Amino acid sequence: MQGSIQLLEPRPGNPRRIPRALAQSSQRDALDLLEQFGSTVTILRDRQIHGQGEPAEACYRVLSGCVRVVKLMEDGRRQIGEFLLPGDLFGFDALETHDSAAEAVTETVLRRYPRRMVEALAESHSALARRLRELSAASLRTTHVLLLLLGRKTACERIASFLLEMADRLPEGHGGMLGLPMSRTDMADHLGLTIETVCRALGHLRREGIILASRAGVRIRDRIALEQMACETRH
Amino acid sequence: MQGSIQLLEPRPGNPRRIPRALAQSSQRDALDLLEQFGSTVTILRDRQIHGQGEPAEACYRVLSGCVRVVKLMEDGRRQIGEFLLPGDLFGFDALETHDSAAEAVTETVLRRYPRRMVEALAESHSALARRLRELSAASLRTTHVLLLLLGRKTACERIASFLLEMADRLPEGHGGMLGLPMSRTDMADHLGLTIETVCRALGHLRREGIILASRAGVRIRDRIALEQMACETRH
DNA sequence: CGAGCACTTGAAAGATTTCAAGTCCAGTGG
DNA sequence: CCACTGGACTTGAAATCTTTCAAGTGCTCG
Repeated sequence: MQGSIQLLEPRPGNPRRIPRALAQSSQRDALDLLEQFGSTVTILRDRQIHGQGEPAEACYRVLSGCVRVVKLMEDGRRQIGEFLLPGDLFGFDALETHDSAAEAVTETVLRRYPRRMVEALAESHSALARRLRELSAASLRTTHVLLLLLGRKTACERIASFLLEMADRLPEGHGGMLGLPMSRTDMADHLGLTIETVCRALGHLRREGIILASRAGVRIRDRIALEQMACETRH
Repeated sequence: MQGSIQLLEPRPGNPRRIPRALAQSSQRDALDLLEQFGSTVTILRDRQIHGQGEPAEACYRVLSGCVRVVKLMEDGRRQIGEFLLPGDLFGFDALETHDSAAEAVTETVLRRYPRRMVEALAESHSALARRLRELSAASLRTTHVLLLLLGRKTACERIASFLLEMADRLPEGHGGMLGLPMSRTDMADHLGLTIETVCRALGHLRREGIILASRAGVRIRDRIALEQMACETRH
């Protein structure tokens, strides 16, 4: 319970940061063990990485681009469980099958690790096994935050929360501009809204002077106001 | 990847059953290792087991009763992440702190395991470590099902899904009667609805002849119709 | 320059919530 | 034993929020 745990702590200067599936490490990381078994693959925009219900054959680390984790209903309704950005890991907490599909939001480069190998290494390296449990726990934690958002927040609060999350996870461009890699439709399907409601909430925040939004991206002008709007839970 | 995994497979005759935090085992289970370090505690109705943000000092198995896992917002809005029933485990996927509170819905008897001990044993017993990862993965899976429910389902679909889940997890009384341990308010806070909407949806299903509902509990009269109503995802 | 797609915006419709009464028990006390 | 009280649950009506339906607008790519 030392060492890598601190990677899960909030970064200084990024107080809101939610522990992610996991970012890159500066120190020895049990996950480095996997590196030699990894292969690099590139996925074109909107292509599937793995399907819902498919046998889980690999785990991945995002090197560049953006991935969405998607659950589909028969009638086409869609829930995006999360967006994965460079440094994020996914597929490590699969059971025999993936319970959601994963698709490239933009052209994405992944490091791919055979699950069989991950399991085998975890069997003999307890540090890796622990690391994997930490990953799942962190993932569960962010999912619980999303539950609260979907179950109890208003459209505007959802958008505000989402923008703050992205501001923490995305590198900011010139002038604090955030280039959101996903479409409004993707945002809607992540936040449990329709695309029109996403636009209107964004429009509302823009008219309030809290953000600057254009197709190119979003710039947060008043972070305090955005945080109040987001109504984040204490702790 | 053998043995305990099959515990996570659907039970025959219970095709809808979602792999739970994990039910009791008939065969050797790595979790048995913990048993000697467990202590039994009783929690009165509505008493807290642990608070949101508290250091995670123990993990638990529900022996009897019902527990709710709760996240609170400053203004009192509440999201119940899940209900835990006899056989279910919780707290095993905590990081340093619990990200939600846990409270007894009814008087509940728990088996309590010091987390320090769990971690120590996992370090030396890879089977236990793997088992813990399976627990987290199963938990993540059920949470993703809830995300889809909260993000994309209508009130009636949510209630139908919830009743089917409870029918699978709760022992049925005489005549297939389900005694729901939680209040309408708890159901509402789990399903992202208000208490009135829960009542109305229940009333709707009753008028359709799909269920029989009273304060005492619910009886499913037309499971097929309820399943159609629930609109469960494929896979 | 034109087509197509993503995004925006408006207006009407619909679902859920809010506010306001009730109803129904279970437990209490007369 | 029975009326009474409080809490949980129901139900109705109005208010609200979000969605749906319908046009636009404005890039970006041929």
